[in-house]
Amino acid sequence: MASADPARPGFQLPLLLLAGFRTLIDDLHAELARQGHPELRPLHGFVLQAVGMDGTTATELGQRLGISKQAAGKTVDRLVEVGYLERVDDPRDARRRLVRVTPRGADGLRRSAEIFDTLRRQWAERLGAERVDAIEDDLRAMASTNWFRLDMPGWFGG
Amino acid sequence: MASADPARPGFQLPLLLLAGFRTLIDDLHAELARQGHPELRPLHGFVLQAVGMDGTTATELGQRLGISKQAAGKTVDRLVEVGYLERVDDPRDARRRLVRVTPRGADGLRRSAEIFDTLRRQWAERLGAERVDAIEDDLRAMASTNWFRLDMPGWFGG
DNA sequence: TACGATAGTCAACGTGGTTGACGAAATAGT
DNA sequence: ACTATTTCGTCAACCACGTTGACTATCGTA
Repeated sequence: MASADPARPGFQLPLLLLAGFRTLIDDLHAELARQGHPELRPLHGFVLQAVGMDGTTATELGQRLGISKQAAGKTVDRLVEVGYLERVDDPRDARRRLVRVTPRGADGLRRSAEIFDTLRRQWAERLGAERVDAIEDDLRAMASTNWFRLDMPGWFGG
Repeated sequence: MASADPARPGFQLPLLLLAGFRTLIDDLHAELARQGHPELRPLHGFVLQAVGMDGTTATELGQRLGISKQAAGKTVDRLVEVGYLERVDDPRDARRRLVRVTPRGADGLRRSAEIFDTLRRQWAERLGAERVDAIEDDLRAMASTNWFRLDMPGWFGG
C-alpha cells in the first residue's frame, strides 16, 4: 500500500463533494423559498425534474429514480398535496394514472433551472470558468454513469 | 440576468458533485464489505468518525452531527447492536453514558481511512494529482464552513 | 438544602425507503 | 372468444432516521 499525503487525507474528498452539493442545494432552496416556493424540499426538485414536462407514471418514475413504484407513488402523493403535481386518468389505459407537472410545478422547475444557472455563474466568478468546467469534466469521468438514483435517504441511512 | 451556456446547464453541477460523492461512498462500502464489514452503512462511517477514538456522549455526538440528542442516541443504539460502538458508564458522572468505539469499530475506521486514501489515489491517477487537489481547494472555497452536518436523510427528504 | 442545568430515555409522530399481496385492466395465446 | 399472463396502482406492514415534548436521575451551585 503506497503512502498517502498526510496533508490530503482521502476521506476529505467525499466530504468536500458532499459539502459542495449541499451548499448548492441549500442556496437553491433558500432562493426558491424567497421566490414563492418554500414547501419544496431538495428531493422534490429531483422528482419534478424526473417527471418532466411530458408527464409519466408512478411506475416509470420509480424506474427513473431507482426506487420502487410504491415509494414513487408516495412521493407523488406528497407533491400532489402541495400542488406541484397532478394525477389524471389515461383515456387509453384505465390502469395507468398519468402524473403531470402543474403550472405551479412548472414554475418551480423553471425557477430552479434559472437559480442553478445563477449559482454556477457565481462559482465561475469566484473560481474561474475553466475551473468549474474542469470540475464537471473530472466528475463526469469518475462518477458512475448511472448516477441518477435518488434514493438518497434509504441509500445513506439504510 | 446574464444568459447561461446551454452546453453547461447549472443543474448539472450539483448532480455531478452528488454523483462523485456517491461513487466514492459506494466504492468504499463495496471494499469494506469485502474486508469484513458488510453491515456498515454510509451513515455509520460518519458517525464512527464523529465518535472518534476518544469516545464521546450521545448529546455531544448530536451536536457534532447537527442532529438532536435523541436521534444521535438511536443511531448509537444501532451501531451498538452491530458491534461497532459500546456504551459504558462514566464513573465521574452517573448521568453520562460514554460512547466508545469497539475494536471492531476501530478496525472499520482504520480500513475506511485506508480505502479512502486508495480511492483518492485512483482519482489522482486518472485525473492527475493537481486536478484532484484543485477540486478539493475549489470546494473548500465554495462550500459552507459548517459542512459537517450529517442529517442527510432528514435534510434531503423532509 | 433547594434549585436550575444537564444527560439520557420514552413516546408519538412525519417522511422516505422496502417487500408482499391484491384487484383491475390490458395484452397475448390457444 | 375465452382463458392466461403481464402490468399498473394501491394497501398494509415494516424499518431507518429525523423531529419535538415530557420525564427521571444526577450534578453543580446559590
